[in-house]
Amino acid sequence: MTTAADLDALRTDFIEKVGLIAQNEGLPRIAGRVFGLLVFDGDIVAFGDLAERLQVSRGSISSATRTLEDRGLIKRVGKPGQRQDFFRLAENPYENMLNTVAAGLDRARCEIADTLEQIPGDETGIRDRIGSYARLYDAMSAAVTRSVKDLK
Amino acid sequence: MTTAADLDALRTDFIEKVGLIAQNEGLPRIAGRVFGLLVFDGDIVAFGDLAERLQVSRGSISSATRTLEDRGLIKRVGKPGQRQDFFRLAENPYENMLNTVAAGLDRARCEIADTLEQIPGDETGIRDRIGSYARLYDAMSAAVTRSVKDLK
DNA sequence: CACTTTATTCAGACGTGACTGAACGTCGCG
DNA sequence: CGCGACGTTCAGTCACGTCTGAATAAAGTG
Repeated sequence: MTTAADLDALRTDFIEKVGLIAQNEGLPRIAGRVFGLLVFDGDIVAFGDLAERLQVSRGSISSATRTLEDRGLIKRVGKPGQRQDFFRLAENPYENMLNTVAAGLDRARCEIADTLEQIPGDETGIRDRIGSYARLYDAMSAAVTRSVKDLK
Repeated sequence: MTTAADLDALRTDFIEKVGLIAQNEGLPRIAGRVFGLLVFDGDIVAFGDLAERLQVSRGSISSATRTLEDRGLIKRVGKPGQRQDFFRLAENPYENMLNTVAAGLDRARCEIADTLEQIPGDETGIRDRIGSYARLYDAMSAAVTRSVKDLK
């Protein structure tokens, strides 16, 4: 019977995976690990416990939690009679994640549209090609926005 | 009348923008610039011209073009009687771009699904939370795949 | 067959961003 | 009021990936 040990290995593994996934998406790896830990454990976890369980400095936890908080992925909560900060998953973390992605796509879309506007009308070749490029971001942005509904 | 000069400024600007967008998406900046140049100019461009126009080393062009080629964004073509390699946009660069994105999402989806499978059935809390996380990647992957059709 | 022109590869330089740990300010409790 | 626990900030360090430039290989030309 090693189920408990196995589960713990699975947990460590999962947290590490989420760290790497986060890194792929341009987030600090530690932020991903914090998120993964909260997903797996589900509980409300104390600031200090995060540093201890993940074996990283408190400074890293401070910046990771703020990043996650800013993106609406986790929530900072106070416990009566406790001085420490506590964290739990936000109510709708994945929806907020999608919104962040959509915002990034929209930024790119705007920049391209901005250039497109300034191209003289008689430069049809250039306009066509940049227009196709712009439509890419239109499509992706729309797709991500639509996918928010699939989550519910 | 400074339209020609203006257009050139727009061009430089656009190329630089695409470089930054590419960087956001995890590609080398130079690869983005090469892509941007080909979008704007439209022509078939020689290997050596890329290095010269973008003011970067030939080594950089070599690795940037290969990356873009691997992702199906540009195509390497030969010109009869010319020793140099030439490049032009691929037939469907944006579709291929979406497929690359979809592949990345799918990789993440698989990794999470993989963990989920191994969680014992009686750990309902953990399973629920990881399941929600998995659904995020399901939704995104599906959305991106769907958006391929919007391009046409 | 030398010679030039070309693309690739690789070691090193460089810049960027993440992480640490110490210093700091804050707050509550004794 | 002092003390300890806490979160934040910031300078320093480190690791990583990108870019360069030189060496290499291939391929055409005279």
